[in-house]
Amino acid sequence: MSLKHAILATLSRKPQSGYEIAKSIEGGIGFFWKASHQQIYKELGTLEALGYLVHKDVEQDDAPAKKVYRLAKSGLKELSRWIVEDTSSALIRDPFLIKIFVGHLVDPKEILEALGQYRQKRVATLERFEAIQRQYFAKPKDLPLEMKFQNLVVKRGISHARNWLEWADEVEEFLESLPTPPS
Amino acid sequence: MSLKHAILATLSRKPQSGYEIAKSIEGGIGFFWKASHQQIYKELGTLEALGYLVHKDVEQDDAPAKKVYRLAKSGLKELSRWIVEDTSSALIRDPFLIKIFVGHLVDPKEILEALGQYRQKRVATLERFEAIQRQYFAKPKDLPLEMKFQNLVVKRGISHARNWLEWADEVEEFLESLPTPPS
DNA sequence: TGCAGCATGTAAATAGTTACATGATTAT
DNA sequence: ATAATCATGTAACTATTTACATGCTGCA
Repeated sequence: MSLKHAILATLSRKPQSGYEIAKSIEGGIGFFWKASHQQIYKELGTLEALGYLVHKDVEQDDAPAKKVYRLAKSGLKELSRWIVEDTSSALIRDPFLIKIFVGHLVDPKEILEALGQYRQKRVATLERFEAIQRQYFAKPKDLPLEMKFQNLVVKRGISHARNWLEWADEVEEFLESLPTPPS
Repeated sequence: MSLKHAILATLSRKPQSGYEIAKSIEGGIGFFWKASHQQIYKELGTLEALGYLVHKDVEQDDAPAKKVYRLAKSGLKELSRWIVEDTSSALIRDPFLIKIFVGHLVDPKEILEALGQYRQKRVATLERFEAIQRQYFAKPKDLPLEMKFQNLVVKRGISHARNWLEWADEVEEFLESLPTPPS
């Protein structure tokens, strides 16, 4: 399980509250790791009990108090250990591909509509990543090492999204070439 | 949850036993939907209880008896209904990207090695898909409709794998350009 | 006043993994 | 003999999702 390590990795950049971790996962690295706030709060408790994290209560004027977690030494050690250990396979679960797999069972028009909706989400994701790249990674050669690594992740997100959209174009073309009634 | 529908989709092609479903998922559509045999056996029970499947005991001379499941009418109906309903997002969980995200924490050599191992798996997957395409989808225009849809899925697998490998080349180049000691 | 965003959680249910268990047949 | 492949499962545990619950601040 790597939610632990996703959280440790996020906190290795800067101390954050559970809420902030949830947001930064959702808005950034979320394309390759998803987690709900409930899951994150629970995991933060576990990680603190293991001694990987410590938290501090922070009062705020304009918002409710929050618990800001930071990486303890043993947390950084655990993260480094995990990075070099054998990597388990990526998990992909894409229901849309199951639909395409048996697409002949329904009217092509219906799949075209499903594709359209799905595509919109992907386009939005792509645009978010491109905006991040423009904003933070415009001059890749001048970046500090840490950000060069982060840039590789953003690039993966962009490339993946574009690659998917190209495939979607092909699917769309194919669906449009089919006669309307289902087989 | 779409394991249900992944199984219904697999069985819509031809009746199969749990063991065969597990194998065909592993060797084919497994890149976008993973499931263990334990999970499949349990789910087959559930789906039969729901009336979506029926099974027949089949004796064999050269192997133990098996339970061959086929799609009932209501199962096909459920599958068709699901295809046209709103599609939930793809789930990607890629621990390797977390590692790259915080790659500056360790010696580049170590990540290079992890990348090498990971790449091998992806290359193997790509080759398996390419073999499938050569064998079954060599002449896409002559294929029956059903197989044209399946071909789109195989193409997605190939494209995804190639796209990942291109990115891996870039990562490798970057890692090799770094001085050996960690920052 | 009502809604959106900030902030943290518990509880219940479902999904998925890992470990264990059994037994047949075929090839080395 | 013994390992590999075929074949089906149970049990325990872990991970994840969904529903519920609370309360604060700032803005329209």
